[in-house]
Amino acid sequence: MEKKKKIKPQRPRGFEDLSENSLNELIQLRDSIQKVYGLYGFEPLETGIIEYSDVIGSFLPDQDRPNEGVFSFEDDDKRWVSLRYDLTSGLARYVAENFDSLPKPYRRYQSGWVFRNEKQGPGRYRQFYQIDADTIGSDNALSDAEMCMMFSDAIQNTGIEVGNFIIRLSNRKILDGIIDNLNITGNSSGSDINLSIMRSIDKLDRLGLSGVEQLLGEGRKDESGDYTKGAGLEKSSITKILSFLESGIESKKLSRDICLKNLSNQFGSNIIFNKAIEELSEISKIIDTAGYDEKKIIIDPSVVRGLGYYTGPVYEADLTFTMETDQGLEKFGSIGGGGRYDDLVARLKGTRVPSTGISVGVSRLRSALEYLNKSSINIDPLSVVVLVMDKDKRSDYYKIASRLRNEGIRSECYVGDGGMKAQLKYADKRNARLAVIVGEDELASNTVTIKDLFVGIEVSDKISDNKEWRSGKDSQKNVPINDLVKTIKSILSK
RNA sequence: GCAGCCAUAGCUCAGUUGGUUAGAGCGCCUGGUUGUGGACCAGGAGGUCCUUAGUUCAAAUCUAAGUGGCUGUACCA
Repeated sequence: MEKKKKIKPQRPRGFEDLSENSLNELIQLRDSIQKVYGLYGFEPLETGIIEYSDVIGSFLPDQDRPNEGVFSFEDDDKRWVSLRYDLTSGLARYVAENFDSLPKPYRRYQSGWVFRNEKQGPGRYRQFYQIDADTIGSDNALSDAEMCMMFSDAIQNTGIEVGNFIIRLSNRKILDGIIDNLNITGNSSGSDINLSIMRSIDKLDRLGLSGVEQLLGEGRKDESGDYTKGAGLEKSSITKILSFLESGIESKKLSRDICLKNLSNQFGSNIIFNKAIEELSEISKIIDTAGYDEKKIIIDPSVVRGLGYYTGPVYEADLTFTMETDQGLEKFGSIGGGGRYDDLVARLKGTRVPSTGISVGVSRLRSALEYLNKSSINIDPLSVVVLVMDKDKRSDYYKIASRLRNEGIRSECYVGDGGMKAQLKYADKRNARLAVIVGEDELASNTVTIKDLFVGIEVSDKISDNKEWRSGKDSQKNVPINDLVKTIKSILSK
């Protein structure tokens, strides 16, 4: 035979195949979160996975093409379209387009795949699943407070217990105020400096205080010897920011009230800063009244979060327990977050539409639940495979399976062409509990044989002698055909 | 993007200072059993040693470039 060159079956890097178990886990996790959002009165929404690049803001006007981090192509009308990089961009488009007919505030939840053309890593893919909830068109603290509390409820509903997670609440204006107070003068424009300060601070978790100190100053060399240029701040400014971060670390043990008072005493001379404290106090008051204490929601001023469009309160949800890995104990870290974005819809609508929302990344949450052994799947495993013993009687075997299905038992009739051995092997691989065998013997005596494949697995460990193995014919029962359903039900209920 | 490490069977890996026909375990297939998966026994299939170029009498082994992977770091609207 001619040797043909095979095409190597290879999935694009950064993309993931989900098979039975992980897909069921994903669906269940999504449902448990969305159930909470629905309970709060949020309504579901689906938007397409492709949007016009300029509409969702991935188009670079000065370069005549979309941002490189976004998967994009030119449509046949020469207009650029992109795979969505988050769910918020489509929401903003939807709201701006249907503004007049929507209830205000408009509260919706949405889940789906989003795409980013970036480097992949372990647990970090170029296609990943997000679950969002947003409130569009509300300016007041209740909508922010609601996000935090709903977030907490949703995480709890996935099976993660209080104490194993924490919602950290802060406000972008805190840092804006502090940086404003530093009176930074330098070569770069103010917003550039702000950005690199924020980015440095965002890395506190990973690099620690000393790492942040280096990034705020000259720069930092990493393990591989690569060098990151710093923000180039003066020493006095760095000291102030570091002392602020230290107070943030301490604040994790404090009540929200005391934390806000401390912050106010330490830095409270700036208008922007005071506005931040005011907003947080109001949110905290609502959360207090609703009965969510510091075991669920704390104030942590070091939360910076999504450096882009956030304008006010920001939230981040962390898993607080550690996991044993090859590198020792490691934290699970952030599983989602969000915040207030008052300017996003305005870009498309013209008028200001204040909004706030949260987003949960599912893959980390999934591995966390797996680690906690909470990922039990509520979907029934396959129960029965009806073997095809006589190929001319396929329709009769199919009828048996269909009878069992009518009783609510997950059952299938073998649809392949293999012999009995192959069929049992198939049933085994499918993790089926039972095989139903109706061959010549059974037909003659008007019976069925029901084989419990799980019992066979248990028994197999103890047998090493071939004769015993064959003589055993273990784990199967021969019952009258009329008792088929009854017998199967009683085995499955054990 | 930048930097470091790595690439041998489906998977995990071994492979001597460069030297015949490249190995192991697991998995897969077949038989032992015309009607029995999973234990056990026997046998079998499966490889462009990532790709290309170079050094050499000789390359899985040495060199260079490319590709892919891992780790760190940057970017992530």
